[in-house]
Amino acid sequence: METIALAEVAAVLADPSRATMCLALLDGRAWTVGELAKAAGIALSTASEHVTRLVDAGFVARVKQGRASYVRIADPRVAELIEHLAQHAEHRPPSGLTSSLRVRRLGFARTCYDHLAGVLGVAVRDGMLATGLVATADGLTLTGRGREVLAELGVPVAAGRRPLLRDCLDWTERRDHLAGAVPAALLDRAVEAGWVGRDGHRAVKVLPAAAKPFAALGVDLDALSGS
DNA sequence: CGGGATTGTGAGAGAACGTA
DNA sequence: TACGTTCTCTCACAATCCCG
Repeated sequence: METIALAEVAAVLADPSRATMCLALLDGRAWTVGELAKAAGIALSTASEHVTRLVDAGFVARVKQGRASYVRIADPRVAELIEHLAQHAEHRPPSGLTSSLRVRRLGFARTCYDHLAGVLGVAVRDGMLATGLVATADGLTLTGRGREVLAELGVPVAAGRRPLLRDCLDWTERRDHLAGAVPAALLDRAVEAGWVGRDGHRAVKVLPAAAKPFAALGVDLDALSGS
């Protein structure tokens, strides 16, 4: 029975158009069906069918807003699943200069669904641990000092159903970066404040304004980009 | 009324299966 | 093994729906 279920789940992602859509959605944003159609290079009606299939399989959720219909990853675990599958696919060496540059950019800083990943993501985890903003004694927890620093940076720490912090294995660094509500809020704040910029895909560009706030998190951006 | 999204339908391609 | 048939899936066009 399990093999049938596995085959069904795999079949949903086995189509190139649906896989392209899922990868696009990994940037954490909500996309319209039209945008997804353009990204996958297929007709709108075909994209709508694919979205229906992804919704039925529980991969994505459709959110109606007025006459527009937005599509987003249904839950962070789905994003992780797709991320891990992408990790497996990207183990193959990139061909061509453009793709190798893209892989290098993704390796330095990118989004993993709704939080930072890559060298930068791992450095944030290391920095927050080294400066005592995060503790590991009782699982991953935010310390009092951590809450203070995040408040100073304007990063909201809201308790909800989602854990504040948890580890997420980074596919380029083979080490953990931070996932959860706090890293998601941190990425939102970083984009909003102009610390980082997004290139429309998953790669994240570190901007000059990032030096100070990231230093407060224990990350030396100069040392990071120089290494 | 215009624009974006969905649904129904049929064509085409490829996989799976049965048979000689 | 080769061939023919059947089935499934993807795709796009056209009609329709829905909302601002």
